Amino acid sequence: MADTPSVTKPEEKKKLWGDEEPDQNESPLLTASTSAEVSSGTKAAASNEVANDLSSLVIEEHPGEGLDEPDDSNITAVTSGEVYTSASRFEDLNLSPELLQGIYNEMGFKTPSKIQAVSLPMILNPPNKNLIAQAHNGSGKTTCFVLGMLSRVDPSKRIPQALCICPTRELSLQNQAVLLKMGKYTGITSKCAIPMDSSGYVSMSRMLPISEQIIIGTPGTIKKWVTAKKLATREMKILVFDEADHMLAEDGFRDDSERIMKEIHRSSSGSCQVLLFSATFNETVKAFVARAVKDGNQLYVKKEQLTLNAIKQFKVRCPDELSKIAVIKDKIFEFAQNLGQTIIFVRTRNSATMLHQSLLKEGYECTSIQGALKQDDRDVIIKEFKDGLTKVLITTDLLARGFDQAQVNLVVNYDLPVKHGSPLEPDYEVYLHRIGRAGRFGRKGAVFNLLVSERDQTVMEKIERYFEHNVAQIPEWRSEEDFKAALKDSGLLE
DNA sequence: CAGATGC
Repeated sequence: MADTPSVTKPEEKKKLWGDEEPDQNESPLLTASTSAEVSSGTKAAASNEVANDLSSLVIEEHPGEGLDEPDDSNITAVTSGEVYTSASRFEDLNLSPELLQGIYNEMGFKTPSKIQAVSLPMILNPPNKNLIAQAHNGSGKTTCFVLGMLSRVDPSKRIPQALCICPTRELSLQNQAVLLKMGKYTGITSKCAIPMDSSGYVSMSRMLPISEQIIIGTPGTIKKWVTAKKLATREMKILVFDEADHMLAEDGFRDDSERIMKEIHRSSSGSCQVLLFSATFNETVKAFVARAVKDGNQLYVKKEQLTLNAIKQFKVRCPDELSKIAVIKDKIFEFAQNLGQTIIFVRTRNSATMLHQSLLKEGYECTSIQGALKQDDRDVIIKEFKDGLTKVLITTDLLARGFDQAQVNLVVNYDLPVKHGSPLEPDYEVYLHRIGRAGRFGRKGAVFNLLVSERDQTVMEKIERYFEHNVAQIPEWRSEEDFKAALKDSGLLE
C-alpha cells in the first residue's frame, strides 16, 4: 500500500463556517477550474491516513467573493478524480420538478446551504460515488441524504431501493418526517424499521415483505428484517448512515452496520452507493470509515472549526450537587420562561428520572426521556416537545445527536459527557452534538455547563483545549445578574 | 453506568 497523498495546504484562514439558515442567500463557490483543483472559500488540509489510493483535490481560497456569507468554512475535500461544480441553486442539480416543488413549497428553502451545495453534486451525479461528509450541526445534512435517496428511487418499483440507518428510533422518525415532507409530490413511499410496542407491533411470521421504497431505521430492527427476508436488499441503490461516526465506531454500532453493508453489497452486486454523514469524525473513526467505504469522496471539517459561533458556551462552578438543582430551578427555569425551549442533558437514565421527579415535586413543569421508557411513551414525550407543549426536556444522550427542534436555544449540561470506561476523559463528540441541539441553522443559543468537582473542571478544560475554544465562566452561581449577563451576551435577552 | 437490540 503506497500512502503518498500529495495534498497542498494553503494558508490558514481564521474564519468559521457557521450554520446558515437554508433559506438565506448564500453564494456557494465551489466551481471546478482544472481537473485537479477546485476554487472556493475553502481550503485543503492533509489527510494522510484517509487518502490512500485516492488522488487528492485541492480546494483553494477564492478571494473577493462570498463577502456576504455569514461565515465561510474550511473543509478538506478528497475526491477520487471526479470534478464537481458546486450547486448555487437547487435547479443546478437536475432534480425532478416534484422534488423541487417539495424543496420550495414544503421545506421553504431558497438556496442550498454550504454542505448541500458541495455534497449534492457528488451524491447525485454519475458515477454516484460513495461519500463521507462531515458538516456542522444544524447545517442541513439531512436534506443532503434525503434528496439523495428520493432522487435515486424508481417510483414504479414496489421494492426497497434506499436505506437509511440511524442510531435511535427518534432520529429515524424525524428523518422520515423530513423525507415525507420533501418528497410529498413524488409519490415515493417509506417505512420506519424501528422497534415497536403495543401500537404497531407485527410478529415476524405475520409480516409481509416490505414494498415501501425508502426504509429508515435502527440497526437491530433492520438486521432482523433483512435476516427474515422481509426487507429485500437486491434493488438497493443507496445506503445512508446518519451519525455515521457513531454507527461505525467500535463501541457503537459497527458490527451491525458492517453486516448490513456487506449484505447489501453482496445482493446488489456492488452497485449500491454509500453515504456517511455526521458532524463529528474523530481520527480513529475517520481512518476506519475511509477503509470501510472505499473509492469515495470525502469532506471534512477541522475540529477547531466545528464549534458554532452563534452558540455561546458558559461554565458554572457549583459547590455541590444540590446547588446544581438550585441553578436549574432558580436560573434556568426562571429565564426559560422568556426564552425558547431548553434541553437538560444528564448522564444516566436514573438521574434523568431523579431530576425530573425533584423538579416536578416543586411544581416546575418539565418532561424527561430516556431509553428505558416504553417506545410509546418516548413518542409522546417527543411529540409534546416538538409541538412546543413542554418547554424544558430532561434527557440522556438519547437526544444528543441529530434531534432537530428549532425552538431550542438553551442547552444545559447537568452532567458533562465523559467516556464510559474513563470518567476523566471527555466525550468530545458527544459534547459537540449536545451543544448543537441549540442554535439550529445558525440561530443564537446558549449552553451552561454545570461543574461541581475538580474532575468536572478538568474535563471542561480538556474540552476547551480540544476545540481551541474558550468557555466563559459565570462568576457566581447564585447571581441572577450573572446569568442575565450571559444570556444577553448570547443574544437571547435584550 | 449513555445509546439499540436481543437472549
